Amino acid sequence: MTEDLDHKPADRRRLRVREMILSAAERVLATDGADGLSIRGLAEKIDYSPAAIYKYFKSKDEIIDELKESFFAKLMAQVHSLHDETRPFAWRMRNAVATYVRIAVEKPHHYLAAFSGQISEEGPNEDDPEFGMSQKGAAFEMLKGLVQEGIDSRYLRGDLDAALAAKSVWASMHGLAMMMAHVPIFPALKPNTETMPSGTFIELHADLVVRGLETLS
Amino acid sequence: MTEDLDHKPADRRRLRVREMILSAAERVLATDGADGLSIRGLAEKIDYSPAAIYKYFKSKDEIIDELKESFFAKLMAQVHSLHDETRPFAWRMRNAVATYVRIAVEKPHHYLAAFSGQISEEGPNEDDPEFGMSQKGAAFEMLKGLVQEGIDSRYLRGDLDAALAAKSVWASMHGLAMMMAHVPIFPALKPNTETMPSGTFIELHADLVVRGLETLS
DNA sequence: GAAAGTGGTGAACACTGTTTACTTTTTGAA
DNA sequence: TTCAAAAAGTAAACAGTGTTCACCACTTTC
Repeated sequence: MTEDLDHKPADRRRLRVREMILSAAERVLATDGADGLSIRGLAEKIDYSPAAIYKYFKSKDEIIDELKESFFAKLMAQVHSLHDETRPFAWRMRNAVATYVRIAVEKPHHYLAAFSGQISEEGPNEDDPEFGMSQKGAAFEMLKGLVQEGIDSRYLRGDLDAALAAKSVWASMHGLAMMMAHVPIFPALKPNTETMPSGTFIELHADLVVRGLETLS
Repeated sequence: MTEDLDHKPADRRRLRVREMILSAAERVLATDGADGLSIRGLAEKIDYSPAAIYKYFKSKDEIIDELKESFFAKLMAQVHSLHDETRPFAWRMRNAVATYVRIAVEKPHHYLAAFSGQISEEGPNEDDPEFGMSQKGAAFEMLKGLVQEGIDSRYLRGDLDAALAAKSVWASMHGLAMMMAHVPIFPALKPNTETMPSGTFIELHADLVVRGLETLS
């Protein structure tokens, strides 16, 4: 029942233009950020009229949402690909945290956009069904699993609730990623400027975060 | 030489209108966020023409900057006012973290705006002089002092660098504040809806953050 | 080949922040 | 008190923005 509807040439053309729009938007987002992304500018880059874009996307937000999700999917995939089962738990945990932050900081505009949505106004709705389906939801589940594993192996404190601890860890990772993106005293880790201090600082932070969960020895 | 230039009636009027603009902007920011704040809307609320605002502020950003700074000053003051010297260090540290997050979450739009500036593009400029003068800079210095005190009293690990550890702690606080503001699974702590879970979660997080810095017992 | 649907467009709508030219009011001094 | 200069306030315009609408052309479908 999984119909890949790119068989007929019309569909293939449509998909190609759609991808054209997205890749143009991707480039703008990477350099100028979400604020610098305009429908008119986008239209000019792909040599179409502004109105044409709306035949492929309902709104500008829908374009950005797609970029956000795909960025977060890649972020997740990279964190997961660097997951090395042969290493001890503490290393894997620190590595997951550090990798998350490092990738986020490598594409600050993407990461910023991924968390620059609407403020969560809705009441006290724990487990939002929409959240569960998103890439962010998947990332959280992965982190929760890692924490649970640490608890089970008695490396992490046994009285911790995996979900709550995972939220705390995620918050700490997220905070560093955001800070490094736009608070000046947090050294910016640029693609070419991988200076020691910023790299080691990420690892220091990861170490402190994990340390907070460890069993007292 | 400190001239309070509100002696002459002209200056007093000017200051009053300025305050009028700011307080109107403050109300909009609190409810609709920085994006909902428009010069035209502001002008209508104070019954002036849009252009009149520019006799008092160079730009919309200058208005928002003023609100951000004053919010951060209040946040700082509250954290500092709840500083109780008679309590043990661990409590003070946890309390500082939890208070910071709690106040940030009480005014999510303000907190969000305070960190929604430009991405820090400038090179590897450690200690930015402009940062030192800002409220954020002051907040960091205060936190650094607290950490240093913990190190000196041997409650925190002696091999920690106070500045780096303070950055790490700040990142963790910041992360939770941001998460609670706009990630749905993080329970929103509304003024009236001070449910147990969200309150205790902030404290759990604060505890984990401080725990990461403690000496191994 | 006719009908229906898709892709594309120019022009407009309703916004936004900001500037300019202009008028009115207030001020400070001769 | 008179008068010029400065300050306060404004309408209108400029240059943007996201988005929609009416219309045309082309492609698919029957």
